Amino acid sequence: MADDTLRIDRSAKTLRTLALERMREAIMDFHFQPGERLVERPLCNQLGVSRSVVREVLRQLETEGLVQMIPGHGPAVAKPDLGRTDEIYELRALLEGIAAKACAASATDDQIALLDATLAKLLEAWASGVPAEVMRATTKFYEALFESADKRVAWEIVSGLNVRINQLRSMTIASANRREPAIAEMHEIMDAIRSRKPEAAEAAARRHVESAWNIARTALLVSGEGKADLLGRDEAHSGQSSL
Amino acid sequence: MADDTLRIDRSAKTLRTLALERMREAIMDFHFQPGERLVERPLCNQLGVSRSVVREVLRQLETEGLVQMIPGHGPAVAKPDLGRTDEIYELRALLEGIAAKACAASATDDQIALLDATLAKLLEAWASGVPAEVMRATTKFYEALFESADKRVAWEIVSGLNVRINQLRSMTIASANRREPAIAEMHEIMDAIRSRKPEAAEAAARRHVESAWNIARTALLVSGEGKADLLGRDEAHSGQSSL
DNA sequence: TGTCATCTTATGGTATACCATGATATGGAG
DNA sequence: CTCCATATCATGGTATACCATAAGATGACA
Repeated sequence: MADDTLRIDRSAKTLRTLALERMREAIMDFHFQPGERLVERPLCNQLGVSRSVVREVLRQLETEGLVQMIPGHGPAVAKPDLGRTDEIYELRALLEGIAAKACAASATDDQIALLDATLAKLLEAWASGVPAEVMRATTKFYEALFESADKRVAWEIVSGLNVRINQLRSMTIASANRREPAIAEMHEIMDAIRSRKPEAAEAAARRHVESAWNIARTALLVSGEGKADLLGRDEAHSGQSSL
Repeated sequence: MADDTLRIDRSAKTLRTLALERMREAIMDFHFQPGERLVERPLCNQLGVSRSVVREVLRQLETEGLVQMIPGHGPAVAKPDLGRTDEIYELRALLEGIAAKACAASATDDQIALLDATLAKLLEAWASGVPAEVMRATTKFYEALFESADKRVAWEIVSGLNVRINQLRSMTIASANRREPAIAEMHEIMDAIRSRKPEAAEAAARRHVESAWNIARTALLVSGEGKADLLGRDEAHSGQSSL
């Protein structure tokens, strides 16, 4: 009976889902600049879908925090939450801390092996030097960490926080001399988990977030003094930004 | 036919916003049962708005976690996250703890006065004995607490968690003998904040969540053994559920 | 020439109509 | 009574049409 060979792909993604993923990715990869207007009708053309679909997608991205509705002007790519970065990093430290702790306390050997594998991929990504790859691999690693810790809700929250500081994260990853310390910090976390030391794992995870936080802070200072960019420019925006 | 009980008057904000708020409230107040199907076109009639509006509202409620899309069946009121309640209460304890701590450490006298006022309202609500009132007043109190602690993001997260255990919360509030302990716990939190003892405030806040958690756990056990309700029944659902 | 009123246009918001598909219910044939 | 064909319904997806408003362009008058 169980012959799946000709079973139809039941998970047929709806057009809206595809459009949603595409848009989310486009925003997170900065194909749209923060602050850039997202005019509905042009978006229909760019995505090749109808306005209804675009509008529903925009509503979802809005509640996800990736898109802001400017009253009287419609949707725009959300600008980063500069006033809340401290709190966001604090929460990340807290949550990633408890995940690492729980993981060290209760992960199975299989789960630890999986974590090792994703960590290896993360190292490869660092070696490649492509920031977007590093970010993706980092996300994968943490996803596995939270999964092993059985903290799915916490993972959803952390993911939500990360979209709000997406720019900061990519800046910290691209920052000079971040590579060696980051790798060392990740190894500390894994070592503590492997040797089943919950407290040490929690501390290591918090340290990792805190060091990223420090980088982000100095990055903010620099861009704050210098060109005062980051807040999204109002000048000529990239317009059609082909998807 | 025309069930005008939740028809909205289009005057101030956008129609979609009004419909969203109305629906959110209706779900949280159990005018729709968990698991109940939310068929689009009937909803249009009940709300008195077009399908576009309903669909966009449903998308938003979906990403907020109040509505689940059942593949091939469309939207339904989300059932509570019974498998995740432990994690949710754990996170609430963590977050309300840090808010209370920060509040005790840095709240101004004005803010403390405001907290006292909301606490007084909460006591009134308990005196009234109306669970929905108690819930509302509790929410107000915590909102003020997080605001005074300058933890807006954390508050958003806690609010999000609360919608996922909305039923549990109303059960714990309605539970017998909850009133006196709850009031005592809240006073402990406020006393610690007033006397500027961050650690004590954090501990008190955590204790409060944990005792609610215990009530919720026993409530779950009872309903689990007993009628096995709570998960939302598939039998005759209330249909038009006059709002 | 400068200011103000008006017109136009772009945009968002809302309402419907339509189609294809998949799920469910119904009712008749065997 | 069972099983299958059909009808019905709900949904996802699309396309339009209409209206209100805000921004920008135009033009008249002081």
